[in-house]
Amino acid sequence: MKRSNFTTDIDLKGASLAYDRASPDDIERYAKRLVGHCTREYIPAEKIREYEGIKNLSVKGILGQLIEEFYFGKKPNSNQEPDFVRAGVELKTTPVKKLKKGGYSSKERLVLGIIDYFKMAEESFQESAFVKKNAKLLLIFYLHEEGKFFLDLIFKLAKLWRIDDDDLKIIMDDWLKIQKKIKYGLAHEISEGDTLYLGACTKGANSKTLRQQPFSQEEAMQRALSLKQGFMTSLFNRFYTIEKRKKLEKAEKIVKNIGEYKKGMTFEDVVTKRFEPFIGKTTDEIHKMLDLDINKNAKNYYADLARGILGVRTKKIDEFEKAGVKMKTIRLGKNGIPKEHMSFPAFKYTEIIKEEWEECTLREQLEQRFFFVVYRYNEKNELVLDKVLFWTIPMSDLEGEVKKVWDETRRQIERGKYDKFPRSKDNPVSHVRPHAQNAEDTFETPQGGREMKKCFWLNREYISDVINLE
DNA sequence: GCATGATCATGC
DNA sequence: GCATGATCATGC
Repeated sequence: MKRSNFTTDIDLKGASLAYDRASPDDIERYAKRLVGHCTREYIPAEKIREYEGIKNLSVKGILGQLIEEFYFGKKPNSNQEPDFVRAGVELKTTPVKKLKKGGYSSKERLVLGIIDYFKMAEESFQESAFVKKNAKLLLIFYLHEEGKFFLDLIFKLAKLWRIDDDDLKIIMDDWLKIQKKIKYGLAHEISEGDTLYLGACTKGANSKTLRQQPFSQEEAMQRALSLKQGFMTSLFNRFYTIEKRKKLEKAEKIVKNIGEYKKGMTFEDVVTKRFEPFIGKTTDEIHKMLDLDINKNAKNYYADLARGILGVRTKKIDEFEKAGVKMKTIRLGKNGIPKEHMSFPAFKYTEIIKEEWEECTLREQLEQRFFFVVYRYNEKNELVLDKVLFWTIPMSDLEGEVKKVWDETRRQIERGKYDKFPRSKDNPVSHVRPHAQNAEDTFETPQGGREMKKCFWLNREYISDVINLE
């Protein structure tokens, strides 16, 4: 704690930044002085006492308001204008966390404003409320540390961000895709997984707040436009590594220049098109056509092959990382049904019982967009590239069958019945099965024992329907 | 042949 | 050493 550095002095704000005259660069330069410091250093003592007196304080949003008011010296507004009206800069304070394996990731998505379904249906992208407010974002990242009082969290990076050309293309297509659903009267079917960088996340006191929409009687969940967590991670790491002159972890782009977008094509169209020449070819033929130097016996051979087709040599794919798109390779048997169910990361028994469905881990994992690369065994028992598709789980399946499985799993954990989880026959969409190194690979239970690691799986019959109906 | 239980392989 | 994606093994 840097109590010696206390500055509740007013001259910090008044003298340093006349925000009504400041340029975007002035504001950024001023913001950078926060790095290495914490909020406590800039706010009045009575404020500190006030917050320290509140138990179970909900921190969300407060940090940003305090910085805006006491560091930048302006009252927060939540109107249509950017925070710094003249400079057109919107201020955003957002957490990153340290990863166990080293490096940082964004702790959450960045929420940019509630969607007004009526207005958004009528706007053009260029003239939209979204662009007007968020064209220039001053991003202030702080390091989230478990258990630390929020006024003591340290600022790691301040950066003025304007949407880059190639990111802009995808963000604009995302925006248009969301708008299209509103125009078709489908606001209630919008899912965060529909889009790549810009997501429409649920937003409300209990995530169940409903709103009217213009072209349907059906009420839709209140949603906000947000930059996805993976995108925020990518932004932070890009800027942070530049400032620290560290090596950036490699993630190559699929679309190397913006000119690759022919008329009317989206990112997903470009990706799909890359696969077209290889559909119907055997894995051996594809391997030869591309002259790839990859190991045929490795378990990730088919994923390597797909990356080869995409023209990416790195393990990570830039656009997919930022969009949170999960690439999955699927092998179909001759009957058209996947040979295997699809696994997800193991869950912790002690944590899943504390979660709320609206923001649980499973939901987050399933709301991502998926990119399926489908191979199929032909009559000669050769594996042939069959098709590729992007997919997001329908809201109805997520809120229906998947939620049932999740609820039932939690119920059995609470009862201590670790052999009574939903089986693949019990539910058409999902089930629970082991996912461990071996029998000794366990997680602790709320009852104090240990049980083999398990995870949620999507049933192969369900995946089969998805693939064959698209 | 399939459901379920169990484990492998890779990369960080 | 572990998280994660993917696959194997067994018994009905």
